[in-house]
Amino acid sequence: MERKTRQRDAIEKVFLREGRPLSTLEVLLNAQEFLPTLSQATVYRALKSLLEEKWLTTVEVPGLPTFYEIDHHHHHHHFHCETCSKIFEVEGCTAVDALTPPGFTLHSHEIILWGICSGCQSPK
Amino acid sequence: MERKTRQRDAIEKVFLREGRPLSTLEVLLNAQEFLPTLSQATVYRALKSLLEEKWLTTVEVPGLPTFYEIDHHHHHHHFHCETCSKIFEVEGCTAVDALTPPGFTLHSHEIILWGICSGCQSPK
DNA sequence: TTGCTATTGATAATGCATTCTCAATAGCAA
DNA sequence: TTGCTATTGAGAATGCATTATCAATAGCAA
Repeated sequence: MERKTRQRDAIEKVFLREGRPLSTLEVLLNAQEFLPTLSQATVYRALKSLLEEKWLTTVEVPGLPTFYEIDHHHHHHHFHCETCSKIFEVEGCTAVDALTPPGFTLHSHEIILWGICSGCQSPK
Repeated sequence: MERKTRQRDAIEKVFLREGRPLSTLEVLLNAQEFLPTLSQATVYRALKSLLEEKWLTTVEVPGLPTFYEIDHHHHHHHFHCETCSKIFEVEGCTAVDALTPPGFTLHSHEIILWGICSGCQSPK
């Protein structure tokens, strides 16, 4: 990324506006509100350089393609809504060290929650 | 699965012998010890019917293809060795309910640990 | 044993996320 | 403004896990 382009601006703006992890398709569709001609290839290229700059990090969720989120250096986990398929960050953590089997060395962990997000709750 | 074949016998034997979640490739390579001509297509077909019979369940780990394990109806989580790439079951669980954001409904969860398994520890 | 047909092995085909290609476009330094 | 060249858009190509195809094989009932 050596030149400032409207495409990359639009993509960064989408992450700042949405404030949650996004898939490549979500990035494309959201950014096309600003720039209707934006192509998927450009999204991939922008995501790649934003990862190299460490402005973004990846979020891997089982069974879904890679998601991307702003790298805010804060330990957290993820919630996957089964209705709208959006990924949300969740605060906090639990004592996972205790789960490590004897003789194993723990480097990192991920906790993924599945359920229904607040926006998708059926009205009572 | 209406007929008992040597192929499916070999595949079931591999799961019973290994006692951990296996990838389709691991199933193939292990079962070929019993039946060298076994093909990958047959592995997929057998896994599919063993899933339908609920003798197996799937294990989804981010960044890896689907793994399969014997369905023993016991809540547990998984450890992925960064050296040998094997998946292991880990016993126990932690209080993940507390992580659920207000207004969200929790249905299920997964905890995935990454690190080095006991077999891959470097010798001291 | 025989005969029917489910199953297999080999390979082509599919579906998908992602990357590559290349001519056209558009930052930006001069 | 002009000119150089990084970037883009569109679509083809790739890599992969998985599924489909189909002739050959092998369970198993009679």
